[in-house]
Amino acid sequence: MQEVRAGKREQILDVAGVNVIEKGFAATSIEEIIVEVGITKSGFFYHFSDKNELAKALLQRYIDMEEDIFRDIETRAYELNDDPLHGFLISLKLLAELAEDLPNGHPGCLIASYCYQSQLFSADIRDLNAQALMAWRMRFQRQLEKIAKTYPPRMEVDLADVADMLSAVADGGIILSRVMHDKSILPRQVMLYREFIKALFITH
Amino acid sequence: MQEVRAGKREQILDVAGVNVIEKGFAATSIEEIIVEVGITKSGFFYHFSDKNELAKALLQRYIDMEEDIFRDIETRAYELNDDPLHGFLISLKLLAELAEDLPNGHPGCLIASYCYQSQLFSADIRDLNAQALMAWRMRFQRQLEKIAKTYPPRMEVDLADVADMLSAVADGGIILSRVMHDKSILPRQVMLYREFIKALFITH
DNA sequence: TGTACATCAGTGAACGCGCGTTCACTGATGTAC
DNA sequence: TGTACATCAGTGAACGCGCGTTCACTGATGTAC
Repeated sequence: MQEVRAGKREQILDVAGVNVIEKGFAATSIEEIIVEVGITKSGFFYHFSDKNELAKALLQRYIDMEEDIFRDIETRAYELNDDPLHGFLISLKLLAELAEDLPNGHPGCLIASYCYQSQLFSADIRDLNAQALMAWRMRFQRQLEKIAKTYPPRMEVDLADVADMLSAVADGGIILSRVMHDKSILPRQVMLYREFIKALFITH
Repeated sequence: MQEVRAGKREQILDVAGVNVIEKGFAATSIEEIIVEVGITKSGFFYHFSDKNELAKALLQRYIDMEEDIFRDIETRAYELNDDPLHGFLISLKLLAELAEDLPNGHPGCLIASYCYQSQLFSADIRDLNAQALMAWRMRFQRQLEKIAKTYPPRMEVDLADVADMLSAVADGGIILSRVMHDKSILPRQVMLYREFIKALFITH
């Protein structure tokens, strides 16, 4: 029963990813990863020079995956409606649906996980983490500013803050979902943020 | 230079608290705690039967402290204005100011930290965590329902979700502040949530 | 087409260190009579 | 007031286990000529 589907390196990242989200990085031992992957310890060190390299590769892959998801959602949303506001509202609906469809709720955000273990990691990993959040802010802020040109905001707010709020509500929503064992919380929080966006830009 | 200010048990919790928020529970060794406190390892085990007991005591103390803070803020706010809406808005302002005044930003939320290391802890600790979040939901929801009696909501939202959103924005805001090294993010997020509450209940 | 060498993807055994935990013991203070 | 005992808040030494890391080695596949 050989695993042919993916290279061992990718399998290591898969197994490590699940375990890091569940127990944290320090408590995820190389030993248990290699047992699950079906490889020896030396095999692990062939792929990663040390444990810190695993942490970095794990985070980089996570950031790339999230980037793909957001780009995909954005593309699909603006295909459905090219008005900046309604495109963004569709994005949020798609995001909420995505969060809902995940079998047992969103597994977790690696950035949040690393945040509470940051002193374990080298400076370049912490930088990577900060850059990822900055990229999300830019992505959302760009869309919000396009909206604001057509729909003047009905409250005095900083659009960078409004952009950050989506990251905050998502990260916070994941935590609430996980801790309270209720996978519906995350999508509901995203939809509530959507209500806020509507209230911010739409006259009624 | 004897530390007389607090009992050794309390000192252990202080030191452990800081380290757990920075590095996570698994990576916080008993060894480094006792060195900082100035005690032997056996001294540690006099106060806590094992490391899991430390985790539990740490979380219980954190929950009690947060409870004190919220009760204090609520009391002060409704003394200033006994209207439910304006009392709540003052609460949020006080909360934002509190977050702002912390020297290097809010150190972190232990509930969020434990969330991403939950498989390390016994079931009773995970329950404690879930109960704490449920208590916050109840606290905020109670206030929101009182507001809704006088100020009918201007959007169709579930007030439990609106209550949860404060926890989510706070936990998410702490993460953003920590990762991006910008302590102003958390208070700004709280103030943005406050704008949402105004938009939800006030006619303009 | 055959041979020589290089690279890839690992194996197997050993290492030293630090971790959480245990256990017998101790000096200072508190309490009963 | 003196004595006996109990409790409190630890000490000191030892334990075994599992961790991350190293190093010499290997069989299979790829490439040059």
